[in-house]
Amino acid sequence: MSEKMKLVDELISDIKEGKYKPNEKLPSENELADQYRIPRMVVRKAYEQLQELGFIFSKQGRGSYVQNRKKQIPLILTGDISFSEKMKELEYDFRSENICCEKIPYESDVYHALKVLPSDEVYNISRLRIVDGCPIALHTSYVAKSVFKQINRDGPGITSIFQYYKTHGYKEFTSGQSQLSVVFPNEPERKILKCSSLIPLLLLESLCMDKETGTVLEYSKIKYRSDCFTYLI
Amino acid sequence: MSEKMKLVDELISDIKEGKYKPNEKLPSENELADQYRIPRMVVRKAYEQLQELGFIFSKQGRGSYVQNRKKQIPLILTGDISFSEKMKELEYDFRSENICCEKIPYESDVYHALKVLPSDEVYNISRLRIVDGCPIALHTSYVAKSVFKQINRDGPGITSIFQYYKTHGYKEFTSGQSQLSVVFPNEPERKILKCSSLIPLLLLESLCMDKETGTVLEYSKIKYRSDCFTYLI
DNA sequence: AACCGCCAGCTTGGCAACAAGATAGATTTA
DNA sequence: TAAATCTATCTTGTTGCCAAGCTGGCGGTT
Repeated sequence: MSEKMKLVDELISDIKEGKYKPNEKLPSENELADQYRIPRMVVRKAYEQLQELGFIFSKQGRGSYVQNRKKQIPLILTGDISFSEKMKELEYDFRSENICCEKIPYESDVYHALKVLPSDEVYNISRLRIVDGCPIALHTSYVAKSVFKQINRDGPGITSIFQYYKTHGYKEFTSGQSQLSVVFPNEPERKILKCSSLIPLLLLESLCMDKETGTVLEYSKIKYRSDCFTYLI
Repeated sequence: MSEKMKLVDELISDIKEGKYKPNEKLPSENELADQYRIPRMVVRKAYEQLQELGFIFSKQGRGSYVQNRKKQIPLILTGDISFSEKMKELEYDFRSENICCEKIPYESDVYHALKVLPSDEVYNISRLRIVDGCPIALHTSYVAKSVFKQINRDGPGITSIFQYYKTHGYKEFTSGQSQLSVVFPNEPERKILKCSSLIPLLLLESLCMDKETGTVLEYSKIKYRSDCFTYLI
């Protein structure tokens, strides 16, 4: 196993150093196996892992090629300005897509974070953030019906949720302490974010409250593709 | 490939839900293969990935077992109090180990961040952070000899670098904007942090400056094991 | 009864042979 | 000549078999 990892390490640094350029063909599995005097299976496993890490792609009968990596977008992680505003400031070709609005079954963490009763209804409003045509973040907001009475009807049309809050008379927002962790995408997330299975996602969990009244407006989870951003805090 | 990922997803959620408890034996590769009507190789690959992700461990001739996961330590990511202080506040069994102090070859990023000339000497001082006996973070400070004349002699003894700065007359510190990203450990890092290859590390890069004079005291990279922390910002 | 050694049957680990897909060049055909 | 087809050879993908390691039970010996 260690043999494979050495190879993975080496190939990654080769790619990062530009020894192999994007879309360039890598040595065939057999070539590399002969060169390093290791079984082809080891090279094969290394290549498979590099695929899952998003560094290369392989085609049966053709070979393995360097995947061109996404550019890193600097992103400010403090939560009190909206995602769209952040992106517009940075002048990226940015758009948002509403991909889901549905009532969720009872979940104690979410209900507790929102400070609502189990009898309340909570809606999941998910938007996909797309920069230069690439989906780069999945933003899920949990909103209680007791706070926004018509959320079930309005939900599907929302792309900027801060706009929505403003039209409901909330002017200034504050987010409590946010929580950061690293997760891997599950099957639907991989599909939506168009990423391979070993791309770590940076998960930011936070609340959004009305500054004046302290009402909890939403509990949100944002999953950022870690290969697309560097985060500034 | 998708077949394997489905299985990985499912097994991970089974483990997280507690369907398989820590140190419990998982079904053998053949059992699972028969059960799901898939080739053993697929199960095998899934198990291999789960090993690298730190969820299970396998022993030849015995079977595969659930690894007991580390507990998540909440950690405040703002940089102006020292790591040791943070840990002591949280009352963890914490210690630091100085593992490296050596002059680094010229590297433009580091020298530029420190605002020193190429002719200057820069030292790498690395400490391993250990909580409850588990190494959980690798803290590397880059320090210029022009700022701390005796760093080459003092370096190996440093465990709390803030203490060191204070004894040199610096009282208050400020860190500029910090940069956050996600990386995977390379071979020596895996060894030092005792983690498997697919444990993402949260990399925090920042400067430490003297508040009074603005002198750049250090440029530091901290690599946190993402399976040991949740970060608060 | 207690101990030791052997063996059958399970486990994971590794590998070599084969399958399938792509391509380029030679060969055939219109 | 130009187009179509075949073929040798390269690529990655898959499979099935055997090796290596462990365990528990059986049987013989002390």
